[in-house]
Amino acid sequence: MYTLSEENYLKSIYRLAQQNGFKITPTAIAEALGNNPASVVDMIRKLTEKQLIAYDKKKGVELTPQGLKDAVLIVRRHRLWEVFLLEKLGYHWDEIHDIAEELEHISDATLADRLDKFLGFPEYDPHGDPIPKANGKVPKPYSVTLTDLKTGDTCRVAAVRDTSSPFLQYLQRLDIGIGTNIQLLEKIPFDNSLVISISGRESTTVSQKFGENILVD
Amino acid sequence: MYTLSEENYLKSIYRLAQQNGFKITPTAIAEALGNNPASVVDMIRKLTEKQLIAYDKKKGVELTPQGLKDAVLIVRRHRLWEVFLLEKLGYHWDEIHDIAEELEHISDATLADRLDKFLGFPEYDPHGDPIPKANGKVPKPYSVTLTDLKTGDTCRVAAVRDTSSPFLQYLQRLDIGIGTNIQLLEKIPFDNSLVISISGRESTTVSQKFGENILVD
DNA sequence: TAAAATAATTAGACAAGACTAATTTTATAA
DNA sequence: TTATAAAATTAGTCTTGTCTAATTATTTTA
Repeated sequence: MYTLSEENYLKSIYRLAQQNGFKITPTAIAEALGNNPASVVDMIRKLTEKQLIAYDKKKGVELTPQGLKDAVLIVRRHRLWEVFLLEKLGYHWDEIHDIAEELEHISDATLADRLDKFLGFPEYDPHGDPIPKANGKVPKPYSVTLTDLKTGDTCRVAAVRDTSSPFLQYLQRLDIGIGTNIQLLEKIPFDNSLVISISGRESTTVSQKFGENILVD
Repeated sequence: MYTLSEENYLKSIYRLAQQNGFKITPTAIAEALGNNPASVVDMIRKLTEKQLIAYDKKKGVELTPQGLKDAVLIVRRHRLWEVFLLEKLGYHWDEIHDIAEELEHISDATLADRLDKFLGFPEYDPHGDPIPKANGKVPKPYSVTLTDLKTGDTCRVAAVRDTSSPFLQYLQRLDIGIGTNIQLLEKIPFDNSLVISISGRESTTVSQKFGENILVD
């Protein structure tokens, strides 16, 4: 299909497009990938030539229909492999992201669909992200975060935005997982810290950054 | 761990060492990998510096203890993934080699062992090749080929040496798989073609090259 | 709106891993 | 044992994808 780098750029652009509705700039992509903006400019040129993205200084980077299709497939593979690693191989949810990052690039035509079937057509990956369907349809991801709640609101953790090990380990320590109930007790005006109650237990304070990475139902 | 190329060289060298007891030359490696001998010389230098191989013009290329360990792990992963693809995802045996060729490079510390456990610690892969154990021990591979038999001998197909799609599809056409019984009826002196009976059925003639790729019990 | 800061881009370099062409070694055969 | 063929090696090139440093655009902000 494409090179490893090309695939990673497509996926990054897709993720950025999903997360915020904002303009996707070379700098934003560079940050997401941990690359230098100069390198990103090169790759933007390459992917534009291949008609996978369109770049307009005003609008920023956008995926073309083909680019979107390819990006969705990569994300589909990533999330299916995550389910496999957790459910079949017994990994913990803070260990699977990086491995899936490698597995997602295996490019056999029928592999994703076979894996999907083998896993029983899961709807969500272990982090609560929706798994794109074989036909390319992507179930709407959750979009409300803990920081969007009003004081007193109660919610269920539906997904996590950050899937990195440090964040997931922190969640584990707080005994928060997909499905955990959380009540927002208070917002601290000074730094937007959140005072919450996890599963009805005594209150805990978490940062704004933390809250933005918890998607709720 | 290592780069994709380095891993492929290690694996190739290991396979060559297993197959024939002969000297492993740059040219032989080049042929195995479909590369130019000049490129191989470069990589021999690199792997020698990394102490993964030793190269002596007289003895040819040899794996060092570390190189052997690494190569065996790659082969282990390859063969485990082949079992997974066939048994769990329902691929046919002529489709799995190339996919496993990609999967074998996924480098998580516990992945191979978890996969091994998940698959029930298989002894052989779908082509009859022995799967190296977690401790690095490699069961002795089959070494007698169809061409080694004497006229009249009967045997059981234990493994195939070539695992490429064209060869396996040919086998499928002849209705030969692991476990199939074959009797050698005649050797044609002119070109060493073999006249055989498959599962007791009417005779078929196959080439010497074919016979060399069938390992028997 | 002019100055300062930030972002985007260009130019040039580099490492990995491949190649071709030319050369040197080694092996084979007359 | 010399001539020929084959193998190994060197030198130099290319592509991919990265980088740094310098330059040009574009935003902010005073």
